[in-house]
Amino acid sequence: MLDPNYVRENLESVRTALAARNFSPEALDHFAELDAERRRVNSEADDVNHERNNASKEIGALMQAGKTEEATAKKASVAGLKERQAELEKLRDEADAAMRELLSGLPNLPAADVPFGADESANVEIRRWGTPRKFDFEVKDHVDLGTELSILDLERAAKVAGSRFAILNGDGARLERALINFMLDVHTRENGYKETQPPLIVNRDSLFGTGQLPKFEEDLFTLTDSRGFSLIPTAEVPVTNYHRDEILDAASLPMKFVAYTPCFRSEAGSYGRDTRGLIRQHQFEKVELVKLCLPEESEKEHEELTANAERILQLLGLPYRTVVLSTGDMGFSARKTYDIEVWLPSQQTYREISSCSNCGDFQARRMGTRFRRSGGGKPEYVHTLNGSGLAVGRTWIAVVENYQQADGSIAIPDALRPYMPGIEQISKV
RNA sequence: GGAGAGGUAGCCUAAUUGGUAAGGCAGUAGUCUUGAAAACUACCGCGGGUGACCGCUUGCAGGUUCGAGUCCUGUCCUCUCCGCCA
Repeated sequence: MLDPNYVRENLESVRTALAARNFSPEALDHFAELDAERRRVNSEADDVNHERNNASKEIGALMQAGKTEEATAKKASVAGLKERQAELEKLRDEADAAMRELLSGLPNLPAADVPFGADESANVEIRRWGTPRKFDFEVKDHVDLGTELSILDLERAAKVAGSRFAILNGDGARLERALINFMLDVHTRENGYKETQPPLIVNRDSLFGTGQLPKFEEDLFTLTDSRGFSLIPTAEVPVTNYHRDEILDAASLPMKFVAYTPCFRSEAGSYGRDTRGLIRQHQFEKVELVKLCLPEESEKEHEELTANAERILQLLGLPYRTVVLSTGDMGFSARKTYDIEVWLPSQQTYREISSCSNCGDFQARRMGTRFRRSGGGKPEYVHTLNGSGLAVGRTWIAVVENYQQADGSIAIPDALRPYMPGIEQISKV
């Protein structure tokens, strides 16, 4: 959520920023009048409240003094206040709701150093690590490799659940589990994150807080239960909302959480994209990194979080590149995002395996997550960051494809050996 | 699922037949001190205002009332017991 005071004072630059994000700047056409109306109605309602409070206090004093007749007269004189107050409160609620509706639909503003552009073609590569391996045989993709090794069964997954689901078997399931444990261990032991295991179902307030609602309802799996529950599309939702509606001590920042969870996405609107294999599923495993930090430290923390995610690929020996997303390619809540893309030999290209975003105070304002500096003063909004560390299913793909051997078996990367004792490669059984 | 008890600011605890949230701890600043502690003074839920001040706040949402922590209805959460269950 954008700061209404900021929007009021920077209306034109906000308009420009929205256009850069492919959002219609016309959403702001009614901001000024709506804002003025809201403040006018609010102060008027305050005035009537004041009047009413004073009258009630006087009546109370008269009653205690035993002057019941004067109290009764006073009561009669304030009889009309109640209706006026009800009217004004109704107006105020409507004005507040209208402003909230307007603001809650606006995306975050891009940071100043985000490249301007309409879509992913304007993303800028900022670094590259590792060298794609040269194969002296014809490479297969993870679907062929996995199916032939009987570690991946997409056909039966389609029967049991539907399309965009997968079943991992044997050493394939083992590899997935090894990756999860490996990632959690690196982030908790080396990178200083606190492991947390959140609910996989969240309420609507949490989804509003991180920005999935109100605009992206169709991306979610929502339960028919009357409580408005949804399956989490990412652990970012339950973990970032952990301190919703709280005022934190500045000394407790930064907070660094790592969570492994399954994620559920309806992928409505992505028909025809990435339909083959494990790339885009309705259910996938992810290890997520989340930070809450001081505003002045979020850029530094963002760089560090991205490096923490990259570290996993380095340890696994998987070539990757890191790009900064353009204004047109960023997600709703982000002010700056780095995508980490891993090399996939079958596609001869780099594919997204992690997205690391600095959300500034955008989510914190929606969630009401604030902190107080030592020495007192007004509470301020924290900055929130999140990033995949990493998407486990896509890491599985990258390992299988990059470590494939001429006979169709998969070598296990050194870093994973402790997690798959006794298994040096996955071969046909 | 059934029965009961509860929810007051970061924590703990009050509030006459309804009369407008008292106090303690922790915390921050200051006085004193070589320094610290202790003691003392001030601040110490949220928002707005340069300010005197104003509005909001007893889990949440309604209702009754001039006035609700208190009375009524609904709802969420926690705890205890029973049932069920991994």
